Parts: sequence; C-alpha cells; structure tokens
Amino acid sequence: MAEVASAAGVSSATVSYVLSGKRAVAPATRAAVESAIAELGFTVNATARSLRTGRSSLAALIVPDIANPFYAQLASSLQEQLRASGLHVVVCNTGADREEERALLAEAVQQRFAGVVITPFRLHPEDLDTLAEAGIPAVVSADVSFGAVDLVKPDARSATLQALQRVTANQRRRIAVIAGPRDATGGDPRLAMLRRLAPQFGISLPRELVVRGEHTRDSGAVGFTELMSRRERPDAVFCANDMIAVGAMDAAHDLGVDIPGEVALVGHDDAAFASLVRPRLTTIRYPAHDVGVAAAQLLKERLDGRTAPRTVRVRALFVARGSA
Amino acid sequence: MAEVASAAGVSSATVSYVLSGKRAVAPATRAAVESAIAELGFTVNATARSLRTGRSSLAALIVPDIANPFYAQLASSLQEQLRASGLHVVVCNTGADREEERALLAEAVQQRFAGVVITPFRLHPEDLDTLAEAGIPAVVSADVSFGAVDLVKPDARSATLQALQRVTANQRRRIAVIAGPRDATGGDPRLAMLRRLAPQFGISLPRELVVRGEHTRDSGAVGFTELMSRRERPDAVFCANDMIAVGAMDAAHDLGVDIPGEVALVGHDDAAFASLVRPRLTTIRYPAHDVGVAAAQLLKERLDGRTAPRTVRVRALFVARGSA
DNA sequence: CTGAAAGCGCTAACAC
DNA sequence: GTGTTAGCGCTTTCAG
Repeated sequence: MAEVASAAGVSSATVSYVLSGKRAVAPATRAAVESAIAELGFTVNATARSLRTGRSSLAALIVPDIANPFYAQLASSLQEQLRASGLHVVVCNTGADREEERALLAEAVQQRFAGVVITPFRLHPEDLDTLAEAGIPAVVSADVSFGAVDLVKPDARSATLQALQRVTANQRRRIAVIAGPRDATGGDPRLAMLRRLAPQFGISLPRELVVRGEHTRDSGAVGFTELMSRRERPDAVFCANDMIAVGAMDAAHDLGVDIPGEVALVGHDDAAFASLVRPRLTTIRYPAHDVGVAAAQLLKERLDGRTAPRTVRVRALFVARGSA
Repeated sequence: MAEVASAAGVSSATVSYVLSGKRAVAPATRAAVESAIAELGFTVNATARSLRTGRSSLAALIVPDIANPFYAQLASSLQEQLRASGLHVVVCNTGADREEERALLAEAVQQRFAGVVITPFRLHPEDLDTLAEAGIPAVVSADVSFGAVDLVKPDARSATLQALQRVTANQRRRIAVIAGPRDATGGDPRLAMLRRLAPQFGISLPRELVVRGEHTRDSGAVGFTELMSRRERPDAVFCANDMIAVGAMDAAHDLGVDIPGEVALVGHDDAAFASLVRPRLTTIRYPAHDVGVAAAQLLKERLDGRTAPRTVRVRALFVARGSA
C-alpha cells in the first residue's frame, strides 16, 4: 500500500480511502491511485485489515459431518447468503465428537472469526461461553434451547402429525422408532416429538419398539433387523434420519420384508437421495436451505448490532412418497 | 498478551515463547505464564500472528458446488488431512461460473491464504497467475494439465477399459454418451477417454449418439430422452456423472425402457447414492477421498519448501453393479 | 480534500 | 534464560 501511495504521489491514507470509499477523494487523485493499483497489481491484505479493524471476514460453520448431504446443503446455503455481506465460510467437521466440537470453538476464538454457526451434536450449552466471552456471535441450529444465543429451530410438529396420520390411516398400530444415540445433546428430539404426538392417535411407543444407533446406514440395517426379531413385529418404522431409513430398506430387502406392504417406513431430513431409492422414501423434510438462510440472517443482525437473542423457527414438511 | 505478561511478571516475548515453544523457558517462568493465561482466559490472536509471520492458517477449497456429494466428500477429506498441519479449510462455491472462480481466486490472494485447492470448471490456466504472483501455492484437481502447478489427476484408463469391456461383452455396439457442457475447462475428459478407447473394441462414438448438458439430474433425463428418439437407438449409455445417470434412469422409467435389458447405463463418480438407486448404478468411481489426501499432501510439501510442480495420479475404479 | 502518525497483537532479531 | 523493540499492513483519528 505504501508502494501504491508513492507511485501515485499520495499518502497511504488516501489509498486506503480510495479503496474503502469512506471519505471523498478528488477524481484526479482517485484516478492516479487506481492506475497505480492496477500497475502494481496491488491487493489489500485482509489479515492486516482484520487486525486493525478488529473484525474478520470469516465465519465458521461447525457441523458433525460435511459429507452428510444435509450439512453440505446447509454449508452451501449459508455460504451463498453470507457472500453478499463479504463473509466467507470456514467449514469444520466435528465427527459428532464433543471434544472436537469444543476444540473447534476454541479455534474460532483464536481466529477471531466474525461469527460461528454450529449444529451441536454432543455439545453442552456452557461450551458456548468461550465464544460469548470473546464477543463472537453464535448461531445454533438445534431443536433444544441452548442458553441465550440465537437459535434456528425446526418446527416439526405439524409434519410429524401428518406422518402419523398417514401411517395410522390404514390401521397400523405398532409404531417403532430407530432413533439416534442417547447421549446426543438434547437427546433425540425427533423421537421426543413422536412420543408427544402418538397419544393423539391412541397409540404409544412401547420400549421394545425403540432402538438406538448412530445416524448411519449400517446402524439402520442393524436396528431394523432387531425390530423384526420382536415377537410382535412393528407395522411401521420411523427413522431418525434418511441414512438410517435407507439402511432399514437394505435390511428389509435381505429379510424379505415388503415395504410399504408389511412395514411402512418414514425417514427424516429429505436428503437428496430420499427420492432415489425404491420405494421412494416418505420422509419429514428438514429444510437445510432455510436453516442456512435463517442462520445467515441472524448472524448478519448480530453484526449489525442486535444484542438480544432471537429464535427463528423453520418448518419441517411432510413429504409423502412410496415407503409409507 | 501484554496483560498476561504483566500478570506473570514477565515480558510479552516470554509469553510468546511459552506459547510457541520456540526457545527454552525456565520451568518456574513457564508455570507462572501458564497460570496467568488460564486465569485471564487468554487466547492468541491468530490474525495478529498471521500478519506478523506472513503465513496464514487457512487454505481455500474452491469447487463448483459443495452440495454435490463428490465435492462434499473431497472437502471432508481435505479438511481432515490438513487439520494435522494446523490448517483450516475455507470452502467456496463457484456455481461452475468462471467469473466466480476468478473472483474467489482474487479473494484468496486478498486473504493471503496459505494455499488453494481448486477443481476448475471453466477456469483458464492463466487465471492461476494471480496466485503465483502472490506466492500462494495452488493445487489443481483436474484431468487436464494446468500449467506449472501441482496437479491431482485421475487415471481412468483402466477403469474405462473395464467398463467398455463389460458393456461390449454382451454384444452392445451402439454406445452413446451424455456428456458435460462443451465449454468446460479441458472439454469433457471422460468423453475424451471413451473416444480414445472405444476403437479398441471396434466401435466408435457417432456424433448423433453424443449429447451434452449440465451435470444435473434434469439434464440426464433430457439427454436420455433425446438419445431414445434417434432412429437407431443406442444399447448403452455412458454418463459424465452419476447425477446425469440418475436422470437418465428417471427418463428410462417414464419411457418404459428397461435398464439394463434394453440399455446398459454407466455413470461416473460413484456418488453415495449410486448404490441406492434401482437398479444399482454401475459406475466409474473417482476417489474423492484420495483426491483430498493427495491434494493435502501436495500442499503440505509446498509449505515445506518444495518448488518444482508435481503431479499425483489417483486411480479411478470400475464398480460393476446392476445397471450395466 | 489530503497527510502524518498511532497502534491493532504478535514474533523474532538483537542485546544482555 | 529473559527483555527490548521494530515492524507486519492496514485504518482512522487529528490536524491542516
């Protein structure tokens, strides 16, 4: 910048002002500076700028697994939204491990990121305190409250009601669930929602029809097989996410169980592949794109000065296809 | 840091050395500093460090679309590999647009990133010059050479041979291709490879059996429909990627064309969903994980001082499933 | 409308 | 084994 300044015969302050437009510069001066910039191929150093201004142009997105299509979609959407504000997105995988989640939050502080968007998996609310102390805005995407931070919260009530309606409409009464791990933050909210709403249909979720595992295809196959070994088999299975549901389909195929004939199958997320499997997967869509939009919005508001925490709800959607 | 120093009764240099371990510090001093750090909840400012040392702890990954499972997998793998070197990954989508690609390279310079890994889509080799001028190492993942930069290049020859073998084994002679866009950087190397190898099987790829489109499901459906309207229909279709192949399956279903009975279908990539569709998709796997590993390796070598460009080949793999 | 200069927080000579 | 200090490249008062 000093080089540009001397080449243009001005001070470095003027170069800075030409770049930022924060104060009026005489057209002739501006032209001189701009041609010097072009001449020298000068590019501002964002690091120095950040150090000086105290604000970074980077935001972190912390998710369990970016290879999971849901999070990939979220990353894409967030990145697209923040772009307009000049923010870049640093994507961080935790592998669903709490220590990793904590380590990445610490990293975010160290990097003085402009903000953090996190989908906690095993994180505890107090783990976010480090961000608060460092004055870094956090946006949490989760079903459960997470203290006094901005929250993007899915509203799955009506979609879950519709799913239950659909499943019970043809006299299915033995509803099973392949849930996520017990020690996830806030438990498994999708399971919780089912438990809460099932009584409206005069059914309950007996303990022997709830199995747990990771959010993986394998885990779905194992869970489904286990459920089919019960004395009284379920006639419908809800899965905590679509990968699990696909695993369940694998197992059903191996066991010769007809879907949806013998067992109706419902997933969660509406991952891109949900409409590719046969039968097509009936599922409850969690709108990754909308989550990204909402998170970006909340973050931008914070950077614009809002201080009171805010919660945005995004509606889940029941998507009826062939599996239920 | 000054605060920590005075709390511990030492100079800020000592605090820095305790943190970096770059020179011996008396145990007692170290202890004092460490407790002061803990007391005050101090965290180094990575921005200031970067400015001072001239090296950033951030690397950019520039891809057409992070929501595409192949790139999501690549991102995941790259991030995992670079983690050990203390590097974070900033993921950037270009939407397959050249101007975006260029803009993001400029951004990478502005941010003084430690390195850039890019999967160019419409980029021209000379667009990388800005990086070179700024002294930022670039690793390109592409089929075509890209000037004097590090390259991760797929080796699809043997996998493509196997695919052709499989398809021609049962007397299929009319091979069609649904290729990517004509203006992509380096054309469509997958199509080129097929063209090169087909003669070995005594067949050619007639012009009327090559259609082009984007790398999307819709585009696959359109392309397949178009191919089926030819006077002499093809009996095998190669698709530039798996999304296209899935679209082709959609169209085949609508048209009542049996796969693989009437038409054999081969994809490229082996995206996660390839094994989910029915029939399961026969495809040529591009190992996203290996690409990430290789790219990380090349980048690390550069940061360790290597100056001569190097190319790493990663082998594609023929995956025979039900569609061909 | 423009310039001089302080200082963001850190690292790395250089000195003791 | 430790301290002093000069910047890294920028933004932003304050002064003209």
